[in-house]
Amino acid sequence: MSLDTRTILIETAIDFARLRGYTAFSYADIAEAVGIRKPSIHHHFPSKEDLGVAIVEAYMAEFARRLSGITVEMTDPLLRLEAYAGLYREALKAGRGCLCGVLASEIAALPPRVQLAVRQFLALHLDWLERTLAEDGGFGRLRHDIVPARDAGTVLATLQGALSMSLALRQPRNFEHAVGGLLAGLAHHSQ
Amino acid sequence: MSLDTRTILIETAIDFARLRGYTAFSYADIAEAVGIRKPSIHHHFPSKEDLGVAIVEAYMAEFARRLSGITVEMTDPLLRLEAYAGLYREALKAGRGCLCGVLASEIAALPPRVQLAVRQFLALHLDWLERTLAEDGGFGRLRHDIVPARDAGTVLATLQGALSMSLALRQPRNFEHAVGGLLAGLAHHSQ
DNA sequence: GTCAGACTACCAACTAGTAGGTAGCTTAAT
DNA sequence: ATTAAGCTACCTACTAGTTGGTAGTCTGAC
Repeated sequence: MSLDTRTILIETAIDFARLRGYTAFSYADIAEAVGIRKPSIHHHFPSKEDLGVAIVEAYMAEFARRLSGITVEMTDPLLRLEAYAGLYREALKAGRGCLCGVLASEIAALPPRVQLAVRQFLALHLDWLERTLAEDGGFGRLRHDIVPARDAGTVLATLQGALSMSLALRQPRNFEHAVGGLLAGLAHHSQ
Repeated sequence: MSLDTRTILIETAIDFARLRGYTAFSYADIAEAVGIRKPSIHHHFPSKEDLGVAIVEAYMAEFARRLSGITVEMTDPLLRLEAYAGLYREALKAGRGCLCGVLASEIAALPPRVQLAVRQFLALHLDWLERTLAEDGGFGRLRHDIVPARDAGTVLATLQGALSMSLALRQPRNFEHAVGGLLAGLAHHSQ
């Protein structure tokens, strides 16, 4: 059963990290929230760096699962992008940032292996977005002058930024504005 | 002359905060970097919250000065936006984040007065952007269907996100991609 | 009887912050 | 001109609390 404890620890740590960042959460925080003693966490994650890597990998795996789900469930690239934006909207409603967005902001303060995991996570986003932007087979839903490798970066940047800004300003409307503008800019007949 | 020390402390703290965030820098870090003893910092800034507020306000004042400069020096709204993006590019080249972007990511972990200062900083950005997007008097350089209040959020989100992502991924090219896409989307005849 | 998973009881290092003191400069009163 | 009070700016030495992390023990399931 203690695989459960491990999972609960990861989920709790993810929640703290999305709210406060890596540096600002402690083993003591998690111990209290989970209802376990602090040293018991070290049994599952010897060092905080281990925990950090574990939460990024777990969050990334879940994210990859959902991205695949989007790809399978819909074929219209614009709908896919809207679904992608929906993942961020979900975070916004929960009052949490995107884990990799939050950690990216403090990348220089992260232990090396956590840094690496964050970069892989971001690369996963860019990869999926690039493929999604490139696959407009027959739909003609996206602007014709789209450059997938270029515009994937714009989509990621806008959504990460919009989530972060909206959370900080406590103005969900801001997020919708940014997303609306972004998708309108990518769609055909946007003008 | 010890106003100098105060200034040096603020500049050093800003640098640390832009690199690591608020939680991850300490009085000890600054003391060592400046060449002063830790308690002496408390002489200038009794609490870390005081220091936090001071660095945000100082950074915000400098930013406001530069935004005014842009408004005075050029009238073409597209050039103004390019100059605005240039401020972020400058940060990217220095390997530093935007102070308010970094702090926004850990907003929940910040002391109340620092939170407030960060929100004011972000509001300053949005305000300037909104006015810039609204003033297309006679130029016709921007798309006609621009909604300043909406698109200001998109510009802020994209640039903050692009800076953060590019720094984390160590790929300056990513920033240029995002900025290029953003400006192309705002300009008239973008299609 | 082994071993995973939890515990109690620690630890060194670091956190922001305090107490109390000193050197040097400025100001004002005599 | 001298003196004294008060200021700024820094110092050493310390505190209480927190950080991540360790050692060794108990317990219950296989």
